[in-house]
Amino acid sequence: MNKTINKKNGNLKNLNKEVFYPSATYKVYNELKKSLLSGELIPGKKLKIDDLKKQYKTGTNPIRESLTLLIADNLVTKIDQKGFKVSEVTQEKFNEILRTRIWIESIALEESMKNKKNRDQWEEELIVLNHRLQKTERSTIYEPENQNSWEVIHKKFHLKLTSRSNSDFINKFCELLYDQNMRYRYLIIKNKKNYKKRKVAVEHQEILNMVLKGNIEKSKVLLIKHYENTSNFITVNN
Amino acid sequence: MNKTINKKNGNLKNLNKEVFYPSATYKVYNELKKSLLSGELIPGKKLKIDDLKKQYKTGTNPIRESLTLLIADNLVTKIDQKGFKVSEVTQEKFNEILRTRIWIESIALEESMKNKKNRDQWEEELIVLNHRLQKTERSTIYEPENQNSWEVIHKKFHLKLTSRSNSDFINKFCELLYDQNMRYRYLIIKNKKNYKKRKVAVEHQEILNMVLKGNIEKSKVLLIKHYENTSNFITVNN
DNA sequence: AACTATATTAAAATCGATTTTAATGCTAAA
DNA sequence: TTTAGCATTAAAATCGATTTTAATATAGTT
Repeated sequence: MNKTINKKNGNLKNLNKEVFYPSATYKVYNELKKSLLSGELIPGKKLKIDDLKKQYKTGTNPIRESLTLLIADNLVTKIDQKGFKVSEVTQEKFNEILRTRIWIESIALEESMKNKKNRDQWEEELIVLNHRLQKTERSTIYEPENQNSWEVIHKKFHLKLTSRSNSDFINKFCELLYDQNMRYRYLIIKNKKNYKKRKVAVEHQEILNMVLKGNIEKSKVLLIKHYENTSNFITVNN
Repeated sequence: MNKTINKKNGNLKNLNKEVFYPSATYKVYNELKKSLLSGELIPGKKLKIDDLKKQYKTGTNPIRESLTLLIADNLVTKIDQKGFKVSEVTQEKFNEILRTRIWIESIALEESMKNKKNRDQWEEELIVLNHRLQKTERSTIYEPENQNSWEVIHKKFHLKLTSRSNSDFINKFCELLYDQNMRYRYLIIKNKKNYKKRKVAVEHQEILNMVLKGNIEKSKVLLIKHYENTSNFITVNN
């Protein structure tokens, strides 16, 4: 009679329309993405549909759809008729990510600074994010659901810096590259080898100061140096 | 007994391993992509799974997977639990695409020209593509399967120009933006209004000449002008 | 032993039915 | 006449079984 009991979310949605219950696909996507970015899933690992179905207690479709979404994030690779696997990592790919970030974010930062609209608000938001970042302890575990974690604030700070180019394409690209870079960081942390946690707080402060001064060229130089320093600390062993 | 007869591709794959038969997903993806880029599918149109299943004579999964792939191409938009639709177009989006192309391709062209490796081969390939382009009639229909069509050669020429930055991320991004730009072109052609086919052959020749001379700054200026001219000819009416 | 062809197994891909959710239409009360 | 609540319909999302393909193992031949 009352089928409601069997419904996935206990039909709560109808009781309270404010609350949003995501699809199975969306949930699996987010969980898999977390595992991929945190380095929990080893590069090259085969992602078998049946295994994932059991693991996430769901059907073929949500699994395949999630994996398909993750291809666009460059976290999963697919070969037609041979299935999915965790994207490989190499030292050369890491260098490519860094180089590309430098090119793209240089433009994005410059355009953000040239953009007059709501400039004051932008500056204030940057100051607040930098402040939060300074007083937050850096963790070695990845917890994207915690909005107060260093990683989440750090990402927000960086994306905010480059957010005002008036190009959603650029914004998305910056996020993709941030995540790519982050994945390598966590993979290195996991491997323990060669990784010293850098003191980046000073660098963030210096970039912010120059942005507030409105000095485009120096801001770009400092941002680029910030990324170039990274490459000295991360080395992929393949 | 012999189930072979019922198999999708008549089991030809086993008779001749050289030939590759793509999955249903891959086929639907390509057909849908063509319809989207050619402007055949109207922006905003709801993409109902059941309709597409009938149209492409296939099941739920290949359809949903294709649509998911097209999200990454920015050709399809999805709202969780409300399904898929053809991505909307606006004048502002078109301007954004152009601006972004100018930023990205300026870097990509500069890096391509700075790159010493196999430079001669690159120049020769550009010359050949430009030659083919000059002697090919420009068509108003989109036929990506025809390797000798103006559109296919034109795309190859442009992507070749920017291909040597040593960043696959940049290369993919250039292709995405090219396709986005092209979609708007075909949508305007379809609407007939406001569209005059530009004479671009001279501009391509001029860009190529400057690239062959090795003048980075002037090459960039000419490429940028090439795109800025486009914006005078295309106006989206929404 | 190496190599080819065939059989077996494992996994990807697909299908169509079922379930869940959102959109629409209808009815009754204010 | 509007509006809230319920019923109906339509569509999205999911599931699990089936089919197809690729990978692996086995047997037979040179």
